Amino acid sequence: MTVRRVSEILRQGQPDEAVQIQGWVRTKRESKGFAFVEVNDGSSMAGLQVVLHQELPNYSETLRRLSTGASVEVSGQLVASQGKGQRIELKAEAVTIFGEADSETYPLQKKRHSFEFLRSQGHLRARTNTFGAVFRVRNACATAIHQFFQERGFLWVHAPIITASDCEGAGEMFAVTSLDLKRVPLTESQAVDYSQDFFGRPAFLTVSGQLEAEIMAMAFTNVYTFGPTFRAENSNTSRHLAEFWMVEPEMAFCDLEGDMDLAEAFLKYVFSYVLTHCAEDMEFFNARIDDSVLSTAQNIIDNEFQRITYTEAIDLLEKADRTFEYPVSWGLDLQSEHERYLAEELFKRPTIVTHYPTQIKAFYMRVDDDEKTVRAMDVLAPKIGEIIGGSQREERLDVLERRIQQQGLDPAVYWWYLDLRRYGTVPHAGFGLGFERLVQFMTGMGNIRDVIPFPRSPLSAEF
RNA sequence: UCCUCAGUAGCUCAGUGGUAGAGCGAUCGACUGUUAAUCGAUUGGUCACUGGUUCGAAUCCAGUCUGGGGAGCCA
Repeated sequence: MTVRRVSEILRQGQPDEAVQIQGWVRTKRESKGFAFVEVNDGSSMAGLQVVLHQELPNYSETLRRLSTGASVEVSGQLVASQGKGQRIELKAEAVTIFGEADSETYPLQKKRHSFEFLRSQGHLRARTNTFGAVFRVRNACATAIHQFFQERGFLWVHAPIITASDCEGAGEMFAVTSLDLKRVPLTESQAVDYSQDFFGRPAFLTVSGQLEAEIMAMAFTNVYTFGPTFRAENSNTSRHLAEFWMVEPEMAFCDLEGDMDLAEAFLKYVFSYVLTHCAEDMEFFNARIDDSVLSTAQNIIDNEFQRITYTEAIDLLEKADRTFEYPVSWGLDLQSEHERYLAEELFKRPTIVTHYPTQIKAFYMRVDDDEKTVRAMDVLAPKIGEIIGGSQREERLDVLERRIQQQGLDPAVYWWYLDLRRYGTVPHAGFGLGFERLVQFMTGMGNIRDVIPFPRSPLSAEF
């Protein structure tokens, strides 16, 4: 007999069908002469209710071993459920226990656990309702992202994980080395002699695949990266990870408007996909985690994003009928409280802020004609803050060289990046999206460590 | 890195100087349809660590470690 997935049986199973399932016991409820065991195989939020009657061979022995967490294979016949709460259930005829889970020591109990505790049980937390839903939604988000770009003819680019250039200076990088840290070779001037290291030069884990994506966009027109990135910042917040996944589309022959249009269409697509493919999980988040999750998702799908310039944002913040902890003034970057005020309180929907002051943005952003601002855009999401950051890129060689020098960077390091402007340059634009922040936004989960299977953060790399 | 709160039973917490507590879980028992099952009983402790104050410290003080929330940095 073929083993069937629980989700499929719950959807399509009919009474009198003989079926076999495999999974893990979530709960067991015993009565005199029979017992109910809920078996979950991760395919859906709901498990299949298995009914064991005392006529079953080794009934009491089997029942004793079937505690929460045990792995099991059950075959039997589907029957219409007499009880409320499920359409069908499985009347067990044969039960095989692969592995018991000692109920005295199994960490997951038949009760709610705090997310803090479950983080310490990273090897088991995927077996809980919440994390099951999170990782199914995460998977659906990833699928939707690929589908969105593939439908539009974007090429998926595999950006390197190891890089030799600190390209955009986006924070601290993790060093990659094969040198013996106990006996690091030194040059005559007592600096580390990287010529003896694996790559013959300093190497790091990537902080962004954007510059590599630009290379590929200059050949394939529309591309995107989707992969892990790393930041060695000592950030201890609910929105930062040392290892996280990033999505970075890059489009040749595209300006800031086209970039914004893509970002908006992208978010609408992903939210719509997840609502239809993970309806049960999304209902769960709405009921148990954040009761605004469904309405927020619908809001994003149905309404146009608010678009304002940085200058307009400053004006609105100065007029705001409330006081901010940090000053609001043209030329200063927006603080978290400012971003949240705009997206959460004022507009109550995703808000795109554009044309930031030149001096607070990266060197590769296209300088506007008045030189005061650049063609940058941030998509601010309620509760999460900046979820997307993007820009039209500077395609003019002379301007780019000047900007690199102004920011105290060495143009020689960027020789290949400058070559792209030297040979066949085109206006182009792209953005970066923090994948975990998208999943956070989607699910309402408060801490980013709870939307990635194995979170990496300062002092934390267990599992 | 800064601010702030916390660390007591397997989990969630109460306990503000004088014999260590509750709920849940787990275990055992009862129950012929449960679904956070219900009812009864039982079980459960290096009070984060180190040092100090005191006749006496979970409680007061100092330091350290770990975690939560917020901020900065950013995605």
